[in-house]
Amino acid sequence: MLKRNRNLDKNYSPDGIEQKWYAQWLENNLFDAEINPEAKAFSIVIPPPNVTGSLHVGHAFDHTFQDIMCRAKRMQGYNVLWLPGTDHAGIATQNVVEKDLAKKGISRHDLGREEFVKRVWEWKNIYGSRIIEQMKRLGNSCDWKRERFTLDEGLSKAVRTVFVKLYKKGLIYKGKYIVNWCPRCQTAISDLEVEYSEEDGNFYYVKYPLVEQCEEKEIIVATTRPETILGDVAIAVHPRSEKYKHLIGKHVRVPLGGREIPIIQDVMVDPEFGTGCVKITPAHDPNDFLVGLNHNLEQIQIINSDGIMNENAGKYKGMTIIEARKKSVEDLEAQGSLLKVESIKHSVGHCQRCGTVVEPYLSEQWFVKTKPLAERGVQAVKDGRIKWTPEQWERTYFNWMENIRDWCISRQLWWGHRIPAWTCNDCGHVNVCENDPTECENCHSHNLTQESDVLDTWFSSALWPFSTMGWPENTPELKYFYPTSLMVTGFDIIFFWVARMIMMGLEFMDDVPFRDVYIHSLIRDEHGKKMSKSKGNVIDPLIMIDKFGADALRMTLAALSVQGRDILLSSTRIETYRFFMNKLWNAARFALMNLDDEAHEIDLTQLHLHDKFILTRTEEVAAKTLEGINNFDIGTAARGLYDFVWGDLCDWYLEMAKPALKGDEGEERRKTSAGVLEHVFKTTLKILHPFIPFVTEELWSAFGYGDEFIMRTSWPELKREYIFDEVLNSMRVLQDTVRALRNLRAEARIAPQQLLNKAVIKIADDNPAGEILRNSLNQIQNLCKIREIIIESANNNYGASLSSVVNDFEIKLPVGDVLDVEKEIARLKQDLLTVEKTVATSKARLSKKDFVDRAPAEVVEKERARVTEGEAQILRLNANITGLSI
RNA sequence: GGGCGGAUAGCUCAGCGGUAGAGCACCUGCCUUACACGCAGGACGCCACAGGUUCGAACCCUGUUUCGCCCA
Repeated sequence: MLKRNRNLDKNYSPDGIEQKWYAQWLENNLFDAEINPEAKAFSIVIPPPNVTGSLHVGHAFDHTFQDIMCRAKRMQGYNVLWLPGTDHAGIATQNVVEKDLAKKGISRHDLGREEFVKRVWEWKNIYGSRIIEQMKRLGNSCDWKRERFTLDEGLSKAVRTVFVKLYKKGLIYKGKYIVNWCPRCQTAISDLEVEYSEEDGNFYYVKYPLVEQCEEKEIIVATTRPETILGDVAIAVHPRSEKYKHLIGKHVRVPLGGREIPIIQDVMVDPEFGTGCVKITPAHDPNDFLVGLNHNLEQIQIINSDGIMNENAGKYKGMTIIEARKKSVEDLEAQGSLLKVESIKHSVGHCQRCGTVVEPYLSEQWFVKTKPLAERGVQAVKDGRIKWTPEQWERTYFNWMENIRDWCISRQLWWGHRIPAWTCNDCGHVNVCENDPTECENCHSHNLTQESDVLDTWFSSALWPFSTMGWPENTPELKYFYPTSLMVTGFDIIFFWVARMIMMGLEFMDDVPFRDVYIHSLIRDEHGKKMSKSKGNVIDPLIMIDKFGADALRMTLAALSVQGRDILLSSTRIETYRFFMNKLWNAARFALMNLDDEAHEIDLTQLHLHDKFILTRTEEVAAKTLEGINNFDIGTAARGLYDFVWGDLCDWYLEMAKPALKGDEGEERRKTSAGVLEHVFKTTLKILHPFIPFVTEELWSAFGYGDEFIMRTSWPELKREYIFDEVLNSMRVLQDTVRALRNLRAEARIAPQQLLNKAVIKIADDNPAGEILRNSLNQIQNLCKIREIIIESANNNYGASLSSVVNDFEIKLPVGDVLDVEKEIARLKQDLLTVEKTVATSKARLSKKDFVDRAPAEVVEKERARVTEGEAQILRLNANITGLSI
């Protein structure tokens, strides 16, 4: 006996239901990963969201995908670990807290490092859990007991271990290099954290007078940054430049300040660009920096870390870069050194976090030597140890990895993993060690100072797949769940994160961090614009969940997901899937009203066409859903489920099952129909569950299966005995007939609920379609609201009728006086035209020898059938037209 | 400059060698005993352009136009 809930609300409302089930899943520890070497493991580590952030729709998509995978794998018997957590996000978090303090007029320097870090932790403790709560609203089946944070103790230990090992191996080094500097954040940032945009700027053509006697008096240099002239140490020309090669070795005078600098040769100069020569300012330009190193040039720093000109800038000291630029242009012009100014578009780098123009800045920083690590990373993908989906991203990955540059990992921040390096104030030795040292390993002095910089956040997230599982300890988790099965993330962090995890995983675990990488696209607004707070086009997933329910949001995101294309989301689209939840709900409500408390067996001998149809389709869609999930194609899977439920199940099967369920076809049929209905729902709810976990759990319990959670059930096995050959074709005959009849009704403007007396299907006695239709008379009558359907080959007259040809038979709807003869003739003529056209096309095709000879036999046969059928239809249509015209 | 992806119904997108599909919007009827968050019917497409391959191309190839990303 099953306890059915037959009192479902008329409309589905997710309120309360979602919270209820989530609480129960947690209470029953259903998300907990079990380490059981007997069973197969499936693991995903979540891309840790920023601890200051709140859930945006991009997360919702990323998480929905992972949750679908995890739930489906659990149902397939895997021990699943979905490991959640958050990322400390150095710059972003520090910025947020600093902004908050600024409201009270406090700077972090007022507080001092220790106090400031304490405040950030407080902030983290308040807001860090917010996003976790939001993830729960989405339905994420994460193992919350294993939640990690990049700055927690274990992960910090992993960071130190990795740093020390890489340092000892010579893969981490410290040096004075030019880096990308954000004058606002007051820290170095990596190449990846700079975003370039094309902006209007000026090309200033400046005269540099030659010191030596030459043919020409001066050399013209074009620059976008005249203020850096003060830091010029050379002019470089291409060694083979016809225009300049005679000047190599000569000197010019810097137009501001008047220093003498040499003219040097370097192949890096593009003789076609600008005036064909460039000024070299090693302290303020990354290319010039390299040229400077090659030529052993002085590095004159004229701009400070805060973007203010320093004492080397002479009278410009104290000005901002913009002020200095303006003033230097004025001065150049005044002294006649400025030849001309040209407007150009050039790309300007901005800080990813705050948008400030990034300055190339010469400073002491720590770097990871990435080449050796990247080589293994490339190999792992080439070997197939890691598979990318969609595959095209492999190329992007290779391209970056093969041209990788060293990674600047030091950040001049307070929030993060402090670099484990202590400089001895006595002997200058740098001690790099896992535990805080008490004395210098070189001179045993106790006078040590720890490096003040912290590490790039991505340094710790690169370790995420193994640091979260307890590394450097050799834990059972690592043994069982590493390498993880799948990484799901957006293409925007392939370089930042995915590539770096691969490098670190291979280096420290000697194995890849994940076997599959699924790269999904970005979610944009309905007009294809990137969502941003400033544009005001952000779709807040929590508001959507409140409005439509988490299931609707999840189903929308799943169904819209297509590989390799951005997803355009709008709230009306979510509404569509909200309606779907209601449809499913009501279909279930209907089923429950028609099911007994006991489950009935399906008697295979009692099945009608529509029963076989829905059983077959159920098997098909279950297989298709599984295939979609296994191929990471949740879009096809979700759309297939939608069409199945709404179309096959609700529009056709439920309507056709009504007579039997009411008992009109006898008790045996009623029981078998109930059995079919129950089986179909049981299977459908299961295969829908990974996508829409809440409503399926609720309905599962309403059907009375609540002894076991649906999320604990196993994925339906393929039932071959429920797959019937030819049933879809037979069903199509029936559907075509029903549609044609309904169409005639509509043509005659007969109200939908009005019961018609009879319809006639004129069909040859040997036509197998006749048998199909005869067997479903009840259903056709019911679907078309017609009291009697006559199926015959005879040419009986039933009075004025609407008519229509379907495939190779004909239907007639006697309507008597209602018939508008003129209109009906016009309609039939229209049909005639259409048929004649297709017949003509097919005939033309068949008249070509090449087609008949070379196309597959079945295609040719199909074409012939089309002609035969079409011609028969033409005859009938003509006959009917003539009949009406009399 | 190099690479990638897109261009299909008014809108957003599926389809990716055998007679063009969905949702939304639109039009016509309907509160038919699961659902008006619904039902039934309808209209709407030289599948960006030009060549080529093929018996056959929205689909494969080449080029063009155009939009969007990434890298330098």
